[in-house]
Amino acid sequence: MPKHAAALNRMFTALADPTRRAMVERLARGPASVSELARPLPMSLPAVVQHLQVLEESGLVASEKVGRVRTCRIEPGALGVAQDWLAQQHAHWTARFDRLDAYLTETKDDDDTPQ
Amino acid sequence: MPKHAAALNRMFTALADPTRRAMVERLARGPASVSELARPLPMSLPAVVQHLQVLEESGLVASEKVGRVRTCRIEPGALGVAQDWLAQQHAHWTARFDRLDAYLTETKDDDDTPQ
DNA sequence: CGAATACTTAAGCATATGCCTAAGCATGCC
DNA sequence: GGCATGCTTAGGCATATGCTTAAGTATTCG
Repeated sequence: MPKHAAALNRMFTALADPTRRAMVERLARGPASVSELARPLPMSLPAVVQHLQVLEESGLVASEKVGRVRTCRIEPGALGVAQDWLAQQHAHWTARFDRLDAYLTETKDDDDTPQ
Repeated sequence: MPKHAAALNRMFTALADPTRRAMVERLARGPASVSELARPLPMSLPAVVQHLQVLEESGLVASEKVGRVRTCRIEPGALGVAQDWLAQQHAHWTARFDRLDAYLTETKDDDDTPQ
C-alpha cells in the first residue's frame, strides 16, 4: 500500500538470505572488495557477485570500481526504510492495545470480570 | 552467524512479500478471520492461506480455530527479532564511524596525513 | 436433514532464485 | 610482452515460490 512497497520488497528480500546478511554484517564493519567479501563464503565468486547485485538493487550496499578491484560499502540510510516499517507496525498494534486498555479501564468498575 | 539465522530467514522472507506485509498491516490493527484477511486481496483463498502459513512459520502471526472460523493475530514479540538484527547492524557501522572519527581527531593536530 | 459457510487438501504449473562451470575481459606486475 | 589477479558474462540446472482450480471436511443454521 505505501508507494515504496517495491523498495520494501527489495530490502526484505535482500535480507532474507543468510549469505547476504553475512555480507551486510561484514560490510557493517568496514568496506571490502568483492573477493574479500567472497573469501569466507562457501560458494563461487560469481554466486557472491549475484548476491551483491541483489544487495545493491536493494540500496543496502554500494560499490565502486577502482582499477580492477570493486570496493563495497554499506549504504547507511537504507536500513532505515526497513526499520521504519517495522516501527510503524509496532506502533499500530501498540496503539490498538492502548485503546483496548482504555476501553477495559473505562468499563471495569461498572461491573466485574468482562467475560 | 547468529544461531537464530533460521529465524531471521523465515522472518525476512515472510516480510519480503507485499501480500504478506499487507496481511501484517491488517493484523496490526486487530485480529481477523482468514476470510476477512482474504477479502481485500486479489487472489484465491487457498493462496491467502499459504501466505498465512509462511507468516505463522515465521512466528509473526498466530491463529486459533474456533468452530469453523480461524482467527489470526499478530504475535507481538516476533517483530523484535528483525528489529534487533537491524539495530545491531546499525550499531556496528555507527561504532565503526565513531572509531574512524576518533582516529581522525587523534591524528589531526599531530602532523601529516596518515601514511 | 440439508444447504450455506469457512476453511483445507491436493495437484499442477509458470516463473524466480541460488547455485554451478567455463570463458571472457581488463589491470597490474616482472 | 606475458602472466597472474580480480572481476564479469553466459549458459544451464535443480529447487523453491506464488499462484491456480477442483474437490474435500467441518460447522452452523433453518
